[in-house]
Amino acid sequence: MVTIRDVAKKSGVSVATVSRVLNANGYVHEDTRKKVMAAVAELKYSPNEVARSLYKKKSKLVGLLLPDITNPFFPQLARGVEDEMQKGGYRILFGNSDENAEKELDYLNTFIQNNVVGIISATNNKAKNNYKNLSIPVVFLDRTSSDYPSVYADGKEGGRIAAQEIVERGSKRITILKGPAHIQPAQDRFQGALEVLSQSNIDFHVMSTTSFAFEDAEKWAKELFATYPDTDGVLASNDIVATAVLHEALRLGKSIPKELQIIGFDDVPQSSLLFPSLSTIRQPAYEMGKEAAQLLVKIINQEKIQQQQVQLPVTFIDRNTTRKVDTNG
Amino acid sequence: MVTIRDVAKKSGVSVATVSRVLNANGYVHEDTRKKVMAAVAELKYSPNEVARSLYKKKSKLVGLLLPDITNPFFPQLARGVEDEMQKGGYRILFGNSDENAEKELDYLNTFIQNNVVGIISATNNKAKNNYKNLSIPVVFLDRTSSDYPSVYADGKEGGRIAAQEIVERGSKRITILKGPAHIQPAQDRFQGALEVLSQSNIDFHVMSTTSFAFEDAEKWAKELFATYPDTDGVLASNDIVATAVLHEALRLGKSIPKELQIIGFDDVPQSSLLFPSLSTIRQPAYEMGKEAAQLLVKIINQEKIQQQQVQLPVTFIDRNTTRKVDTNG
DNA sequence: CTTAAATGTGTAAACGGTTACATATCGGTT
DNA sequence: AACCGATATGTAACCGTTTACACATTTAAG
Repeated sequence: MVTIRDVAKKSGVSVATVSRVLNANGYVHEDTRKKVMAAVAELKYSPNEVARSLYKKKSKLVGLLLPDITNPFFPQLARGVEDEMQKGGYRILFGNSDENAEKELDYLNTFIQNNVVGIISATNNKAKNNYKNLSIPVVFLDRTSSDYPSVYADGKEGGRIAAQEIVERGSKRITILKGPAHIQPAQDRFQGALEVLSQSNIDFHVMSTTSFAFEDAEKWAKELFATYPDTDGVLASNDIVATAVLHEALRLGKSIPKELQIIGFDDVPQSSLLFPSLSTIRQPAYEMGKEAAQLLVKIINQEKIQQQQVQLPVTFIDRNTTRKVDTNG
Repeated sequence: MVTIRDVAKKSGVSVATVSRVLNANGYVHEDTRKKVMAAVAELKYSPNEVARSLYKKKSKLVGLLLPDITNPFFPQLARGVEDEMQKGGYRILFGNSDENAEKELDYLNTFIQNNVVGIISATNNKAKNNYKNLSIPVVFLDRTSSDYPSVYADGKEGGRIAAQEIVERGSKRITILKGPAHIQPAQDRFQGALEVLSQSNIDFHVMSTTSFAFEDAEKWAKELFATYPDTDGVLASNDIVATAVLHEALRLGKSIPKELQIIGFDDVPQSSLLFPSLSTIRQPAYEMGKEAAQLLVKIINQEKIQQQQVQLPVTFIDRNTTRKVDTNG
């Protein structure tokens, strides 16, 4: 391993001077700068970030904690974070929490131990006090929070839009699939839908679900049609659940969207590939990741931030599990 | 920040002794061990990995380089790697290369600068000499290599199986979609299929494609049916491309699998959710990730390894874009 | 021409751990 | 009682950087 000392020796200056040219810090004569750069090139020297990090008590690393990269909503988020962080020269220390408080804490610890400059967390459990005594900035992603910086989509509004659209398109007996109680965004969606539906004169049911795994979703889909066979509209808690409902409905020979309309949530990439393609409420996952990264970088750089909370808009994606709206009213 | 010195002071011993109890190293009296542990608990001390890493010239970090986490094949791989690494106490430094040699080199550099103990790379460009002078172990994932440890699925065999199955099920005019030339696994699949088809007396065409992006795939799908309208069997280079072909075929009103059979590659999670669900050659992505992680850990620990190359088997997943095989021969 | 400020460079002390080496005590064997 | 290995602990060097401080030289101002 070639160190700063080797460079110093080769260029005939002290390590301090080498350090100064590398960091464009303090005074250094142009001639010596050139000599040093030449030595750097010749020796293919690149500074040891670990040593740097130790002295400065700051690395160029940020921690990214996601519930599960295998859930198709998260790769987009992660990519947004990564692309943006890369620009600022930051690297990603990555972990999956499985929404498990212990795992989460474990990761948080190792993030700290590795001197990360900041953390982006998209986890949703109540173990908020895991974050209480952190000395470094955290931004929450896909998760509302009034006391921390956070970036999220307008879930409640999404729920409202979904309900409005499905009603407008003629569903009369709607079932809302309420997502897991501990996942805040799922609750927001539910509240939005509830708000609209309860103010209408439409019959509706609420079914609670406890995970976002496809295998579980298949069971609830079956249960849904067993319990409420005359449902003609489903507001699903996300696209995975919507997909399971779609499958079960097709299996039962229901005609979609004629007899049954379905609206998902997220607009995961595969939703447009389903048949019929899934109407859904789109969250701009990639942009959310980018926003979170930008916000964190600003905080790290101690820039003034106007808004600690960044709420991104949500849009209805009108595909083929909903009917075309009757423009004659 | 509480350091080892604080713990030493609180427990009335030297830092060396504290270090010894923390690492269960050398002799330490049971009574002092208890005193130290008490101080550790009271101060909530946890050692600074950066300092440790600097002295030992070894961190608990491994670098993971993927082409693009947004491609649905990779989250599974990543999760396999992460789960396995987590067990050994290793953390993941993560990057997307976009198959771009410059980005790849950039990440490799920062991995090194951060003292990672090993690297897992799933990239496919020819910039192999990026890895030539690395002083730390690398294992390649989803990529064959005779000179480096690597974990991959048997792509050639997969190509053979796909060709055999589609022929056995009665396709007579087959089009092979050959994946990007620089992606080795795609070429292996192609070679396997080619081998079987050229030994048969079946008509077939080969169409070259240059990426795995869905938007591009849609174009090739259109081109495919424009150029070879009487194709009755498609061997796609992966599930994304197969999905695009499936979509285009449905749009053209083709009956699947009656008029047209399609076989994909990878068995990405969404493939079972398509309609009709996609027959495909399954690569055990999660297991591949785990295997790669296990192999890397063994190399790090200097354990004897029997096989530098780990080839995992590939299986045909018989869904609904292929006909049922005629058991009467 | 004198002097202060600006420029240029080196020495050594941090950063927070680990460990080689030195030293001291303990327990068991002859 | 003398001796030796095992046990127990402390001191200080080291890992590769950055930077405070000291010092020397150049430049600009009066």
